Amino acid sequence: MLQSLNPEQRRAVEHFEGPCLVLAGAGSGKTRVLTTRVCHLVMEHGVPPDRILAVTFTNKAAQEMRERVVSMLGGEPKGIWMSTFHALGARLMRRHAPGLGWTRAFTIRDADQSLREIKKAQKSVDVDPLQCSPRAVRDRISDAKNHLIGVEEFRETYAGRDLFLSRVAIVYGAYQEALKRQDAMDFDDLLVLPVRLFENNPELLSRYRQLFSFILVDEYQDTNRAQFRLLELLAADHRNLMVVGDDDQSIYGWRGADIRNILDFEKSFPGAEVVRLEQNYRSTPVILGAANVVIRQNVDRKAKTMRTDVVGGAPITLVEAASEADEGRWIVEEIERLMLANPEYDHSDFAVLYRTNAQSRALEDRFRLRGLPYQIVGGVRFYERREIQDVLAYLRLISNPRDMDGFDRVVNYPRRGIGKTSLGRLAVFAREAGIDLFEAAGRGEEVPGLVPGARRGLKEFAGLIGRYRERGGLLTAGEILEELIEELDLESRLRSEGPDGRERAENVLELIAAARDFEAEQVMELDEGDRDAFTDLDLFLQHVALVTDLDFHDSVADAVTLMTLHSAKGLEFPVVFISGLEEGLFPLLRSYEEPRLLEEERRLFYVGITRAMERLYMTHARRRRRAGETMFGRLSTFVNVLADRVETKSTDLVSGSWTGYGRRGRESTQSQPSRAPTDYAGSPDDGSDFNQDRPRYVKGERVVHQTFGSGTIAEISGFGRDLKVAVDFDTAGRKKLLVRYAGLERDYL
DNA sequence: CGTAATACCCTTTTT
DNA sequence: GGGTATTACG
Repeated sequence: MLQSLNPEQRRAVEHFEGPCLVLAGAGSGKTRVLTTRVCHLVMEHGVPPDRILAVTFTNKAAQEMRERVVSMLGGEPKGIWMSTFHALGARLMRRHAPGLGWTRAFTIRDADQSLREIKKAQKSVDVDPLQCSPRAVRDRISDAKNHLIGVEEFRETYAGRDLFLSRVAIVYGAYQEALKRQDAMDFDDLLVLPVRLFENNPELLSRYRQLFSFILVDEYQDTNRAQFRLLELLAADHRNLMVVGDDDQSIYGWRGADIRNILDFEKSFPGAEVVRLEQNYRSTPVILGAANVVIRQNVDRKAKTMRTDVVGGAPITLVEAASEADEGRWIVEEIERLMLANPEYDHSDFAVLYRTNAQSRALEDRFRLRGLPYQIVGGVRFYERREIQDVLAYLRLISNPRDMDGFDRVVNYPRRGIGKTSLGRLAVFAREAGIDLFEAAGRGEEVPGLVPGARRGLKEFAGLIGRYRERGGLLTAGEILEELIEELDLESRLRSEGPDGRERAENVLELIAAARDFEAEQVMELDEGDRDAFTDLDLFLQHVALVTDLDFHDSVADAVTLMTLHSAKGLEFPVVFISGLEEGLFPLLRSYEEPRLLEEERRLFYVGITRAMERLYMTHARRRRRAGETMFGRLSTFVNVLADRVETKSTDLVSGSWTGYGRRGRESTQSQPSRAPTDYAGSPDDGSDFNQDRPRYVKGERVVHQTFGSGTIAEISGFGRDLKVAVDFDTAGRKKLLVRYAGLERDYL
């Protein structure tokens, strides 16, 4: 088992008790270390598998770990807890939710559903969605939860101090009550509630401390406050906690991940053994050298330098394209060229990475045009599609009668003649009778003022859901879905909606197939009594809520992978293209506001570079359409430090063939930044276009307004045409302005 | 109540 | 530019 490990890896694997921090650089074989250690604990130390808890961030990582452990042990380690943080939280709550005011069959809400709930909550407490964007409110609440700040604490902290945040506090309270009332939890609750559970229940906590005698955590650099606290609680006694991570790959700060968790691990767990894995088994020295040079620019990190024994390697190519279409075309043709020249390459050996999902469209067009097989990971997720959400809303409502989000979504889908007015009347009736909407719908004939059509529609709807609910425990999720879609005649309804509808119908069929394939054991090992607590449907819905598009990525499919840099973490490809390397796009405009953000962007770049095993390409487009506008960007400053390590090419077309091959990097890359946007052929200079590379306004900057006078920029939101700033004016207070109209000028005083 | 026109958001990344 | 949410009419 230990044979093929290097001395450091071996030290990590052989670590037995006490805290241990494994600083595992990119491509250093950390998954191998984790899985081997699990096996080592079981085989060499005789630790029962069910006393081991291994946590990851993605289902895919958990699955991969499980598979590797199974193959190493030659069988399924019975009872081992191996899952994502969220699935762990869900599993704990499936056992203990009643202690906190939910039932064991609670519903899990995704971010979209949360947003709708926030909107309703804002309406109920009269917070204007135009003044407080529901999205911003949701993100703020999510942030609070990830920092374990409850409603009370939030309110006390911000009441009377900050107008926006004190309003958020009000919404937060209403939102949380609404969730509880509906027996629903959002993603963050899956982390927060287990912490609350253990904090309030020392006896239960000590039982779990014994159960989880050994805890292993993957991607530790991405843990947030709540996750840290959960680990701290569970590991406090025995301290048998091994965390594996790489501070240089911390790219989820925006989601509350706290890089300090890994940087300060030795302080949190004194006496921790520290193992550094600096041997890279993935990339050529050319690629690794570039990665090292890039990440060295960051200040806030644990210094380390990755080494490799691999020799040689193709040079890194930097490509300048005229537009995003040009960029896509060049990438597609280069892939074809490489595949011709290197028969050992398969489509699955290539990945095209980008900063934002929106960039995938232009690339996709080019791939389709040339008939090059590809798979896009991320973007509009399967389970977020409208038709899928509609059908799932039915299932949620059948599973959980209190799920009002599902109710609202499908009460009039398909059309039952129930509009806003009827729903309003129903709500009034329900409130006065002290019953919920669903029950009120069943008593439609008693609701005053309803038109006969609506009355009939409501009865019909209530009857339909009621019938399935009665049989809920007897049917599988797949059976319910099939019958339901048949009964509602959904498939042909969708098909009659035209070409889009046909695709929707196909998606619905795919959902049925997924439900039929589903086995409850995928979600969790069912304990005694669970059979009565949950239906197959309940667990299918949990599965659907926690699965992501990333989990569908097929690394062996005969197709090029297109994905965001974030999604690419943890993967590797022989050939990698990092596209869209323009100032303002990567690094993203907003990150100029704070060095911390810029460093995170650079880590993201580092993650991208280190995905590549053999060949690495970086591309940028001089002109790119973003949100309906043409933006002009110059080469990303991230590439500057690589100037003498890359070969520069240009895609400029001269009589049908590419030119510019082999131009040496230095002078051409460095001359880029000085070029003015208007140099580019065909760029209209009417002021309607934006240079995306430089923030025109920066947080904290002083500006002057015609009527409001001088002030300081407090916030920046939107971009391009919709760029908005919030300015704290010295005399006029805070104003939110559309930059386009505001006529702000810099205040030089 | 349903459809069509319109307004408005968005583009950072995800469990 | 594209998609959704809101409003305007039939």
